[in-house]
Amino acid sequence: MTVMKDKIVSLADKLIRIKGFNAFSYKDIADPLAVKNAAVHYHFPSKADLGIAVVKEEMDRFQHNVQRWQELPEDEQLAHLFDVFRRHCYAGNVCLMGSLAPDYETLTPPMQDKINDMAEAIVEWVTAVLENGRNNKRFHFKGSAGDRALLVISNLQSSLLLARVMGPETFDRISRQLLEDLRS
Amino acid sequence: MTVMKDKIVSLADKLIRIKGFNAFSYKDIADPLAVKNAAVHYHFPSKADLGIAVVKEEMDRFQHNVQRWQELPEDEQLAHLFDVFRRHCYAGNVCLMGSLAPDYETLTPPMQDKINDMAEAIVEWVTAVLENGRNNKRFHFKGSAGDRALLVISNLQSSLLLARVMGPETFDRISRQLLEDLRS
DNA sequence: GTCTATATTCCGATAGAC
DNA sequence: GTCTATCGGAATATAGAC
Repeated sequence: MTVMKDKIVSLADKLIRIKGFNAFSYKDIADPLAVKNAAVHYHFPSKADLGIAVVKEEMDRFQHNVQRWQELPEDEQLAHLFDVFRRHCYAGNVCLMGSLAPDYETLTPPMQDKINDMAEAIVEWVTAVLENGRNNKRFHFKGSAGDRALLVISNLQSSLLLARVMGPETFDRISRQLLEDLRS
Repeated sequence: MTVMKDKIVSLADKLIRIKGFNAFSYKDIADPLAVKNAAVHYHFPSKADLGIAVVKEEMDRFQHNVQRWQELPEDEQLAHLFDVFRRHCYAGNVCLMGSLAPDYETLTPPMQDKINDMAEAIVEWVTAVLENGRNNKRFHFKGSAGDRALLVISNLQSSLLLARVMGPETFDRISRQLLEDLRS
């Protein structure tokens, strides 16, 4: 991945989180990077190509993070994930899934597939962390780890959306209560 | 509200939930109603006017519903709200907040204000229902009713987003576990 | 209230020179 | 790899006839 390609993907990531996939344009990428839109098209011929690259980079980041965390106790692993979301919140971002899911029906099938992969990866990881954490008495919750993982993920996702409308303290209130629920 | 105005608002509501506010056009409204886009502009000069009308109608529907439910036990009131979301889920819709929150930064200030009002109304109602329901021993939960309301709302919202990507059974898994948590 | 017609702007995308 | 230039299309919005 060249430097310019990486800059484009990073900026596109930011734009998707701030304005949404259908609301940003090649011009929004080209202008800040001081190039013409044709240069962006050279690296990513279609907008869907760019969208897929953004999701792919997010998944790489995620896999890299969970690998770094894998020796920690499960509650600390989950706390690290919350912290990633908290930083997004205070940067004014929503999460990639929270931005792309509403636009899902307008996206190309290859991009939809990548989003499916991302959802599956996150659910799988949170499920395993909750399952192992319960076995280690670090988490306490009722029901299956899979269902609980869906609840946790949906709260993380929506807390960023609500925070955009109601202010960032909304995120803190939700995440604090959520972690407390799992602790006892 | 004339018949045509009402048809336009209903269709716009559906389009916002399916494609998102920035992805639908006046043509998407005009064609199915067999009129020209100028006719739509006559009723709603700008797209923001139309967006505000959609949010206003949703708030009216909500206020009308909660009024119908107000004599019921609190757990049944909340179950009715879940049912509204469940029907949206199986119609392929996301909720209005879930669609508009990611686009928030691209919207006009008057439309942002209306979305703020909608968020406040829902949070206020769910908070009161949870508070009263706990007093009546129909709900059991830790923490403040306000924080718990945020968790409930965020789960309802995100479960529709996740359902779009992962299938409608995702909604059922989340809502079932959520109601069970509140019951015991 | 709805129409035709059009103004204006912007978008994604491509061709071809450098 | 980036540029200039442009194509084709679609979007929001308005003017004026009916």
